[in-house]
Amino acid sequence: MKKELEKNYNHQSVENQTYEKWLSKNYFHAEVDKSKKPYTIVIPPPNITGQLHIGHALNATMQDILIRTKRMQGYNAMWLPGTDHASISTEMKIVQAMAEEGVTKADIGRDAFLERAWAWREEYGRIILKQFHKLGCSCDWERERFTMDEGLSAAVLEVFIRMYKKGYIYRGEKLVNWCPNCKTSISDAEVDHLESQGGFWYFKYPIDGTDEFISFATTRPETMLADTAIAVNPDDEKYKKYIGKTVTVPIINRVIPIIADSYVEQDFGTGAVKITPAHDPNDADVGARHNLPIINIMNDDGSLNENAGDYCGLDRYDARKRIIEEFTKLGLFVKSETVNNSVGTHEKCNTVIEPLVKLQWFVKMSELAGPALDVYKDKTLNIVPERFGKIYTHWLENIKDWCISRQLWWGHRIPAYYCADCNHVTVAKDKVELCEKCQSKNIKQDEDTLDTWFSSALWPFSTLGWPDKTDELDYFFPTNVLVTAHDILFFWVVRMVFSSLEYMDEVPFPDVLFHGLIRDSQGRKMSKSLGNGIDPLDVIENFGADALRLTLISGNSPGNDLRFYQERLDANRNFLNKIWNAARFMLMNFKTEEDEAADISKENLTDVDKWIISRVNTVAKEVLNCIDSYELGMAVQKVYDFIWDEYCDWYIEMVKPRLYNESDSTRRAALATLKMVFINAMKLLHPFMPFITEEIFTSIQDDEETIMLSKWHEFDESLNFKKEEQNIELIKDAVKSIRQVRLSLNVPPAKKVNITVVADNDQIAKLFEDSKAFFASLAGASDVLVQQDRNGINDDAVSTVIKGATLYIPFGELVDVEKEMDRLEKEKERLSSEIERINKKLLNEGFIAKAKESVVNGEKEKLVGYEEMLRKIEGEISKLKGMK
RNA sequence: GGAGGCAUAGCUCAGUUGGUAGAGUACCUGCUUGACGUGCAGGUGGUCACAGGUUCAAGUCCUGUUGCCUUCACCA
Repeated sequence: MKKELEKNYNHQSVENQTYEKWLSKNYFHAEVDKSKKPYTIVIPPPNITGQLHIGHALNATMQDILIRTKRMQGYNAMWLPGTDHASISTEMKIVQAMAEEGVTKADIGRDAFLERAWAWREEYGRIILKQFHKLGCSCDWERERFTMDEGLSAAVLEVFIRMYKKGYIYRGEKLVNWCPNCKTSISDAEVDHLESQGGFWYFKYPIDGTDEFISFATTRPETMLADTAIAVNPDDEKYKKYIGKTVTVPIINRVIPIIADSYVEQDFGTGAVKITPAHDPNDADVGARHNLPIINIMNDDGSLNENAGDYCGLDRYDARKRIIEEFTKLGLFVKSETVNNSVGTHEKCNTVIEPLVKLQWFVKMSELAGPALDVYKDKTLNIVPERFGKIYTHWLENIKDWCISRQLWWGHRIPAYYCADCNHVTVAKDKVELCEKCQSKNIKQDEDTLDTWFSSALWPFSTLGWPDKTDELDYFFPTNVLVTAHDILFFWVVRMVFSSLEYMDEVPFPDVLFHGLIRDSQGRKMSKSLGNGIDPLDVIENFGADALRLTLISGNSPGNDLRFYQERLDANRNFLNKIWNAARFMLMNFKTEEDEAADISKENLTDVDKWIISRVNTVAKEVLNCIDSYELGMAVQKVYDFIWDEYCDWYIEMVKPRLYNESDSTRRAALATLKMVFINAMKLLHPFMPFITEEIFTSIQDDEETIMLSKWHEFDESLNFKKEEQNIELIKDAVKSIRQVRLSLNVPPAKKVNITVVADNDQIAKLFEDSKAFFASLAGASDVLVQQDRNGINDDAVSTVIKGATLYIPFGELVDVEKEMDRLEKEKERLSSEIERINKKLLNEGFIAKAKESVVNGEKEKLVGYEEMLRKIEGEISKLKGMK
């Protein structure tokens, strides 16, 4: 034993010092070592946009639990950390910061902007990684990566070029989601559809060559300027006669056809639809079917362009107002309604998205999606909890091509070069000076960068050196599990899977573990606007990382959201206090060198010792099973209950009389057991609460310098003492039942009583004989007499019946006979109803015939026990009656 | 409209091959018992949302209903 522990556990100093020690000893680092089995996790790289939130803390804690467990089990565990450049989010932050200085991107130019971005990355990248230190994460910091590292950028180029050559990446004019605020295209997955109330305006166009009108409704009147058709359903009787005729769009006097397309629903709106192929995805499809012209009326900032005639230069919403006014003047406005509709909104800046046709780069998804679906179907990819698998398959089955070009500067620049002379596009890794077709030097690189998820899709292998064939890649890939929040299933998880299948020919991880969101005490999402966010660093400061980790993990099952509130932190902090004091208690009792040399293999163990040894052995197995099936909440619950309930409240109390008696021949057996079990309990707890367990472990163990590299307790059949477990459970029942009796008779705790145990047989008599000392102290007895008959017991003794014995307390005249009768009658009633229930079951032929044998036998055994107890209670009652 | 989740003790939640419901917290009663009052002992409290079904047996499986939530798609 190295040192005494302070009276109170000081998490601040312990946590900081311990983490420094782990770092300086390089415990987290894993080298390629073919003699050991690897266990690899790559971290979901947090964005460098700011600080970590409590959700990151949950995510990291789960990974750390897995990594630490496997490391202790002897795997070569490697957790690769890193950060993501988060192109659009980071660029927005920098632009904001610049705006405060009154500078814009255009003012300073691309190179200067990138310089600022790298400086930002340096600053915030550091802060974020430091926060992982605070949490206790055992990441291999030597392997830290960043999505715009040289190596990872090379991987991005490699993939782009390979995909381009294969025809999986193409450039095309397609309708994209355009953010007029960020002035970039964004992918479908980045669009939030927010419900809101909006106008629904009805207008009419005059039908050429008639004096009739055709009316329609729209939520975006300004797009009328880009209309190139009116569509009706081919089966719609009221419009059939108009199909083939034309109408003239007022204001711009464009003549457009009335076409028939089954896309139009007859009973929605007026049954006629304006078709605007340049600004609506459905209309674009209709337009393609009917070869309609595409007229783009919008500028990048959401204002209207020269195609909008008189409205050129107006913002989209101003134009909308003016157009409604104009139509009203012309008598072509019909009516307006208010409707609920969902509006496509950019999730990063909440600006309303404008769909518009742009020349962009896309990844063709049809060929990539198939293999990603197959690996889920054939269970090569296992998703936990299973229900997210449905979301995964549904998305892949309905996937559209992925728009990957972004009109941003911060990110991987698209390696495409355009020839001004022959228009040829050269795609190449290295900077291109000559057009590969016409050798012209009049060539320019694409200004755009790639979607940030393009690089993170490669993360599990690009971080290990791909496209080079490194030893690391060969050894650590594929990783073992991906742990992430379920909101990035589409953005990231799916894309990693198909990228890895394409380039590594295997899944990047066999398991995906999704966790839920952390909510506040009222179940609300944490958000900046509500101000209900919780800063993990504050919690660590006040309660310690261990208490935070425990709070994040306990009482939660995979994939479910979790409420986070003060009371839970308090409860878990109390647990820290509990184990700290258990450790102190233990250390206090080791007094001599001989004490410290005590070892369970050399000592003469009692039933109590074997009981707790057997229990920790079993719990170790159960905990591992839970962890391996990702039931982390259940795993930690088992350790918590074992330590608090079985080890502290029972074992320590049982063993005290032996510890305090220097001449007790089994004192050292108790010490050895106390230590062995506690050390193993600390090991089981270590993945969840790394700091306090390290501090305690190193205080107890002289020959090991850290718990994190100590050997995990694997289940050992030779420590499985089932008989002793049963024995001690029986004694515990006896103690509990005496305590109940004492309390019901208002016997003060300090008052010691004599207890006589009447055992059913020799075995039980011996058990009580052997357990006398601690049974007496737990039951508050001054003396315990064990016998197998009723000799010397007065009829007025208070009795309590357990399975296998009757316990008597000779209170004499102190006891109120009536009250005692009531107590026994109640007990009798309870037993009778139990017996009745079991009898009913056993008389049921179906039960006997169909239930498992073990279940039937269990019930039979219970019945015998209960009947025996009932007989005894009836005997006690009749004696009391005789006294009356 | 499609898909999914949740509904269990006052509150927050566990409960993985179906076999008589658990924890934390709150509340009540005792207790400074030589680790811990951030503690110990004992206790109150649940027809497991509702209605059916399968089964010898259902909180657990199936169907439907209601309420809350999430997500995808659409919304001229």
